[in-house]
Amino acid sequence: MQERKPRILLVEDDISFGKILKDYLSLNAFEVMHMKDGVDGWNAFRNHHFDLCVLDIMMPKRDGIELAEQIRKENKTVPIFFLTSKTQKTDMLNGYEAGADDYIIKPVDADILMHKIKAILKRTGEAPREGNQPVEFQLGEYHFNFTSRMLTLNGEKQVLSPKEAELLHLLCCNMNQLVKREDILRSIWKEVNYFTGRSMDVYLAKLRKYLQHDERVSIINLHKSGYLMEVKT
Amino acid sequence: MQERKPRILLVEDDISFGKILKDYLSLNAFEVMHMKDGVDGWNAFRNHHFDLCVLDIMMPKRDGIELAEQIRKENKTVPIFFLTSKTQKTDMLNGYEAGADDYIIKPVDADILMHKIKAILKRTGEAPREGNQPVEFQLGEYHFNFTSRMLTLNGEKQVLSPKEAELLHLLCCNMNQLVKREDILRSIWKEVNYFTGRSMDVYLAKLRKYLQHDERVSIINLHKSGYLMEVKT
DNA sequence: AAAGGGGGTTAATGAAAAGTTAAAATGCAG
DNA sequence: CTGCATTTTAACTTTTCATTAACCCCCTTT
Repeated sequence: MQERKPRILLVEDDISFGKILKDYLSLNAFEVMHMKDGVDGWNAFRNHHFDLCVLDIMMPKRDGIELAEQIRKENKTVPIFFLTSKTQKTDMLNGYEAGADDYIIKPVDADILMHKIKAILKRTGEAPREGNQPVEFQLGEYHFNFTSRMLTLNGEKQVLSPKEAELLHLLCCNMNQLVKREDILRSIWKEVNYFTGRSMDVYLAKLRKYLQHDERVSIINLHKSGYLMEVKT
Repeated sequence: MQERKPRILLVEDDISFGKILKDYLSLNAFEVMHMKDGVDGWNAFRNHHFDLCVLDIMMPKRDGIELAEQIRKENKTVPIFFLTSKTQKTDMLNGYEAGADDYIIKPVDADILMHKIKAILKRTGEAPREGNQPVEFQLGEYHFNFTSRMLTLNGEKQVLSPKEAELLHLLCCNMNQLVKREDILRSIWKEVNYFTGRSMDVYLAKLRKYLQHDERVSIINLHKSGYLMEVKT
C-alpha cells in the first residue's frame, strides 16, 4: 500500500505563527504548504492537490470566507477548516455557510488541531496510514496476540498455526463487521476457488473450537456473503 | 426521492437541558432520542440505528468516553460528538482517542451545533452507497442494511436471504412509489414468466411477515400493476 | 352471482453452501 | 531419512435457500 503524506494547504497571514503551525504539522506526518494570503492561497489550490485546507478568516487581499467559497466552486469535497481569532459567532456561521467543516479558535492548540485533522481525514479516507495494523485484541475473555500467535484464556495459552492466526487476525481487524468470503480468500489464500474455500471452512471450524469457551464471542456466517466475528460487550 | 430524517442519539444527564436540545434539533428535521445516562444510552444504541451520537462526557453510571469506546467497538463509522462542560483539554484528547469526530463546549450554542451536525452528515451521508444506490433505510421502526442484509427492530436482528434482501432493497429504493411486477422480475429474477412470478409472490409474503410489527410499513398490491411499499411517517 | 384469473400464504422439495471430522499430502527441522 | 506440525483434500452431515406445488381468497367482469 502506498504511503503518502496527507497534503495540507495552510493560508495564514501571520508569517511567524504560520511557520510554527507548519513545522508542528510537518513533524506529524503531514506535508504543509503555507501561503500568506487569500490570493496566493487560491493560486496554490489551483495548481496543486490538497487533502485539507486550513484558512485564516482575517486576511489581507482576500479573506478566508471568500477563498473557501471559491474553493468550493471547484471542489465540493476537500475538507476546509477556519482559523478565527476571536469567538466571533458570525464568522463561524459564515464559514459553515461557505462550506467549511470546522473551525479552530486562536490561539490554536496544536494538539487539538492535529486531532481534528486526523478525525476529518479518517472520514475522507485520507487518514495517515498507521502502517502497522493492531496486533493485540481482546475477545471477551480471550486475548489474542497476532505476532506471537498466542490465544490466551484465563492463563491457558494456545499457540495458533500461521494460517489460523492470519484468519483470526483478519476477523479481529474487522470485529463486528462483515468480511466477504472472497476477500478472506484473496487476502490469505491468494486464490478463490472451490478448494481454497473448503480449506477456509476447515480453519473456521478450528477457530470456532478454540473460541467456544466464551459464548460472547462467535463467528457468524452470512450465507453466500461472508463472516462476521461478533464480540458482545 | 424520499428524504429520511437523520436519527440522533443524545445522551445527556441534565434532563431539562437535554430536552431543550432535543426540541431544538427536532424542529430542524432531526429525529432525536434522548437518554439520561451512559447505560441507557448504550442500550438505545444497541437496539436502534442512529446517524450520529452526541454524548455528554460527565455522566453518572458510565461517562461519555467509555460509552464512545463501546460504541466504536461495534460501529467504526457512526459520527460521535462530545459535550464538555469546561475547556478541559484532557477530556477532548481522550474523546478523540476514543474515536470521536468533534466536541462542543457547554454552554452549547445550538446554532453552531446544528452546523457541526450538518457538516459531518454531509461527509457521512454520501457514504452508504454502493454504485449509486443507497444502502441503509429507515422503515418506520425498522432499519434495513442492504449490504449486511440485516433487518433490525428494537435490537432484534433478522438476517434476510439474498433474494429477500434484493427485493426489499428494490422496494426501499422506490419507497412510496409503484414498482411494476414486470420490472421487479426483470431486475431480480432476470426472467418474466409464471414461475418467477409465483416465486416473487412467495418472497413478498416473507417480507410482509418480517415487517408486520410496525403497521406504518406495508407492502401494497395494486391489482394487475405492481407493488408499493408504503411507509407512513 | 358466477367464473376466472391474479394474488396471498404455507409447506414440500431438491440443490447448493457451509460445518465437521478424518485421512492424505506437504513441508520442514533435526 | 524420520518425525512432527501444518495444510489440503476428501467424505459425510447439517443448514439454508430458491423454487415448485397446493390450496386459499379476493377482485373484476359479465
